[in-house]
Amino acid sequence: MIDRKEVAKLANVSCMTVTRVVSGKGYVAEKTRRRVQKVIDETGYIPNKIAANLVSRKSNRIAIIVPELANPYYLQVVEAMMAQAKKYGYVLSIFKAYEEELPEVLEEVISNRVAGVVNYTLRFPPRYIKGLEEIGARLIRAGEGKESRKLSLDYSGAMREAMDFLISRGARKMLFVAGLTEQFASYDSRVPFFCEYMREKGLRLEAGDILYGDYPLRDAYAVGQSAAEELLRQGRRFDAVFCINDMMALGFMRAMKKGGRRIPEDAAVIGFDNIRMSDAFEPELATIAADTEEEGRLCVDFIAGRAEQKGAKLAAVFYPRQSAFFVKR
Amino acid sequence: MIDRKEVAKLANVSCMTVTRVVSGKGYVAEKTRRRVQKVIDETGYIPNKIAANLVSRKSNRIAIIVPELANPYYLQVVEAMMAQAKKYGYVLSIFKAYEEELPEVLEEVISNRVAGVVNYTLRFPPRYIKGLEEIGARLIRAGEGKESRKLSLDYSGAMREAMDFLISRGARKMLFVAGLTEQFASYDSRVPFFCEYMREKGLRLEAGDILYGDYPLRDAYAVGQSAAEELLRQGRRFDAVFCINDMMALGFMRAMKKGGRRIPEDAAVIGFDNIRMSDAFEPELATIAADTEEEGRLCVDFIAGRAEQKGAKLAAVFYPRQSAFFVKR
DNA sequence: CTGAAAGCGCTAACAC
DNA sequence: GTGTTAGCGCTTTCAG
Repeated sequence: MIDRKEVAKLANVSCMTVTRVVSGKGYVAEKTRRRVQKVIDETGYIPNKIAANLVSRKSNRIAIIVPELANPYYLQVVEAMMAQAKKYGYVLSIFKAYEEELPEVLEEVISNRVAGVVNYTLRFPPRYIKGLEEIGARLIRAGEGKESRKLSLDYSGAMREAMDFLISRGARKMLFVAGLTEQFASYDSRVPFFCEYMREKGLRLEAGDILYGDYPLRDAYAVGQSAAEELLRQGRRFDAVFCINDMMALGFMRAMKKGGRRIPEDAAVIGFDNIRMSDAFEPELATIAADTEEEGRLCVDFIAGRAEQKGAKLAAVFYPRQSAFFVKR
Repeated sequence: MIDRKEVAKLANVSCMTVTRVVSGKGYVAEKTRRRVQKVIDETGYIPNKIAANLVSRKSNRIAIIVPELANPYYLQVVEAMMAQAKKYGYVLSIFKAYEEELPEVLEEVISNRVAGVVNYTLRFPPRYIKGLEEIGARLIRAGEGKESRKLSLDYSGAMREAMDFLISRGARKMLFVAGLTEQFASYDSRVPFFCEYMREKGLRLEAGDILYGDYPLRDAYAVGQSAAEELLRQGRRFDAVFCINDMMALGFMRAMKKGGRRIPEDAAVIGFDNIRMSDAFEPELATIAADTEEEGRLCVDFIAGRAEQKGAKLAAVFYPRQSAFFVKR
């Protein structure tokens, strides 16, 4: 593979001039520039970014870490980030990590001097946060406290809207299929808000109204099915169910229908994420979500240093589709 | 960030010894090894892989290039590859490229000295194939001819099975919604096989029985819907439809149902890819696909040099679900 | 078993 | 405008 030195020789200039032409930075006489560019084009020279990264002590990589890949929501996030990443010349690497996999993934990420990390899985152990800070990586949702406030998702408005809507249609007994382990759930504002709302309306919240599960160890669709099956087995009565993500909601609906229940006549189902195919199902799935495009854009802008350090707030929106139209008998 | 030299100093050894401990290669006295390891653990030293890659002239990255991201099929592929990649310590970078985006993506990939490239989009221009070969990258489906034979998917058996099945249920008029541009379609064996089979059975193939479209410029779901709407508008009669991927088939089914047609009673629909949620729809979507796990495994094994150079053949399988059960009136 | 020397291909900082 | 000099942090090679 031809390198800078050879290009320089062929163009009768020094390495530095080639560098200037390639990077577009610094002064180069127009005719020199053209001569060098010609050699570059003719030889098909492609700069070695590994060397460039070594010197500049950073790379153009953004790591995105997710707990599972079966969920199309993450694809949407990746797509949105990629669109924005292209503008800054960033490249995306995807990692799947949950629990014990996290350390090795973080070591990999640090040892590659990524420019930023967007985290959708568990919070990082402090030592890795420190390592990431040392390499100058920008972190999104990496740790507790300050860090996690960067780009926070506000579900309260949309959840209130959805719950008001359900109540207005006569729903009283509402459940929340968290589906995930308590450890994971503890990083989330949705279950707490749900409880708070129920209390506020004077609606009783009983043991078992919040259903935990082993997502993301098992995939969301399966976890949703299991939750519904369990409820059917117990013969529990309820008017509406929130599921922590759309895939879980879809699994839940499927099991309910297999069990002879009608959605939304017997119970409303509402998911989170607004995955693109939500409206391809029967009934169309009602959901709550922030705009993925916006989220991706904000993430990348923040990593590129083009957003305020403070951390933007993204408000989720309620999409009232068929599955939410509970009918009080 | 602490580097190898410092670790060496703290452990009273040379850089080289630290390298040996880190890499696990070469002889190191057990007590030296332990002493060095202790320093590594205490300092939290994380090697700089960028420097390592520069010297060794390669990286542990695999690039996967797809035409679009809205399709969950690619997520499945990524997931399967990632599972296998982990074993060899590879990291996956995802790129979306179609037409004019391809050159810049390939330059990026080459300049980062990737270990391998798995291609799901258009074939690469020869100059980039050359560049990739120069950096020693292993290519899967990168170019025409030899290269594309590495890991080829054989659809003929499954397609024959599916078409035999449809004919046995009385289907005569079958269409193929290729949905993509002719350029893209020309890399594919499915439309040719479809035509060949029809000819073989003496079934007439008319102009317009193969429906082209602008996928992947528009997403598959939308393209599938458009195709169905167009057919409804034309009032065309048909017994069965193949769609080039499941998302397209889902869009097609949705538009058909909106137009008052019943699937599979009025027409069978069969997709390709076997995306995980195929069975969550109504009717459950019949499909043709190879095992994604297997495909991912083969790709990574090949890049790691653990597979025969020849290129494995993967045979697709027919999954006869509800949407295929056409009923002859 | 361990270390010293010589770069990998590029860029930063300064001279000319 | 252009060139020279030093490395970036690591591995390779060869000498002890």
